[in-house]
Amino acid sequence: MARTKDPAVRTLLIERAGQMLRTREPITLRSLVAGTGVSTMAVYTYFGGMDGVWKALRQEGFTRLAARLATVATSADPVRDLAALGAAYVRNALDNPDLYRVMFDATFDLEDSDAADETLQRLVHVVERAKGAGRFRADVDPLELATQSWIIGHGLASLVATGPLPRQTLTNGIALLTALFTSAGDDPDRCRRSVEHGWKELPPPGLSRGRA
Amino acid sequence: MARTKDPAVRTLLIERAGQMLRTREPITLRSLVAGTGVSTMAVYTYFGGMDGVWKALRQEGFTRLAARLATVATSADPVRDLAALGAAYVRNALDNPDLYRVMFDATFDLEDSDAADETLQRLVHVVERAKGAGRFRADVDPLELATQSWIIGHGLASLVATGPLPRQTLTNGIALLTALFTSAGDDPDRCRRSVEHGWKELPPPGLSRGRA
DNA sequence: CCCTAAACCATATCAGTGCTATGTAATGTG
DNA sequence: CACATTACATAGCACTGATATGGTTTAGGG
Repeated sequence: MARTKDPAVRTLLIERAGQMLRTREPITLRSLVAGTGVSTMAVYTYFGGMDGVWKALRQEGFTRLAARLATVATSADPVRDLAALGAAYVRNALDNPDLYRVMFDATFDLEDSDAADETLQRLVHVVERAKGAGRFRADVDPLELATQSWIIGHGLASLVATGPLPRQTLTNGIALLTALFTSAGDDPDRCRRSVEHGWKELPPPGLSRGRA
Repeated sequence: MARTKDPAVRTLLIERAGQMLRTREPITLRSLVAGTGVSTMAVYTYFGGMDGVWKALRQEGFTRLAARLATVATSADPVRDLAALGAAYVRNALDNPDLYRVMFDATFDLEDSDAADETLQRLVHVVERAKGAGRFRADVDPLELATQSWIIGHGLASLVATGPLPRQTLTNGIALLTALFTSAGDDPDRCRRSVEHGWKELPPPGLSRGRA
């Protein structure tokens, strides 16, 4: 009946937007389409406006986060896996600080909440596995403990990747997660070893990008 | 030598900006001065531009936070006081969610970092007091533990006040802080009681503003 | 095969944004 | 009192996101 939208244009634009975010160029309607050959109107047919671009960018952020979490292999030690997920979460925020910011910037709409819930479920599942392995007490609520892990991960990621804390502060993740998992019933020494093992997923301090 | 600035204009404008933030009106150069009788140029003589307005707004946020933390009385139980500070921190974010957002929104400049450091020092001091009272092990680094408390407080405040988590999630603060302080050497039962006592500073769930 | 209806999209234009240049009025100091 | 210096009002700048309009392209039914 009519022409069909070319989905490649959509991915082209959000990819370009992501790169502009990384290079800290201001993303405006005109600067976004400049050089791509597409017209400003395309932004409206594909995204309904700049708001739609930002929303798509937020979804891209959650997609990238999910992909990063997916790289965390499942091992025989669920507590290690939990720490590894936390490390992967923080690492994703460190690698895409601006994208991470827009993810939690605007007021959450349902779409974003769903994406966030999905990553949370990933944590819940591993907590359940740890419970099954007898590492946590029977009375721990998996959703609750997963949420608490998320709070730690987000606090850390937010204050370091887009906030005032220097990068070496990230090692606090070990102490925080160890304290949390120990309070959930895990043996302190064993817990610390598991968390330290899982936290190795984090990149070395390397060239520090935080402030002194 | 010349006309002198009226400092009242400055406070008038940032107060108005704060209110516009609360009512979620977009803060633009013209809408900010509309109705105040002052001209758009006043924004430039007093703030140097809209960036200056946002910077002043951020400082206002830290000022308000410091004022809130100052209302936390010092008791004989430093662990309680620590939890009370955490609760006050979260409560401030809940009462001024948009202000809290702008505080950590833009890239941190030195001024903001100083303001943030000041609130952190408040925590460090109480941790030292707890160490002196024998509640924490001698080998805990006060700055480290204070930072970890901040990470928890910020994660909680950020995810609840300006994020996807519902308000009742705030009770997780008790478990998180108890886990942390216990791992620092405090007696588990005593710690829980202290934290629960201090956390009472938080307002009751009341009319929930989070999502279900 | 073609021809019509629908969708895509280029152009021009709009109101609104932050900001600045220019001229004027006010004021504290010498 | 005179004047240098500052505050400020006006008008205008380049830019923003958004839309109205109509031309162009494409898909699918006759």
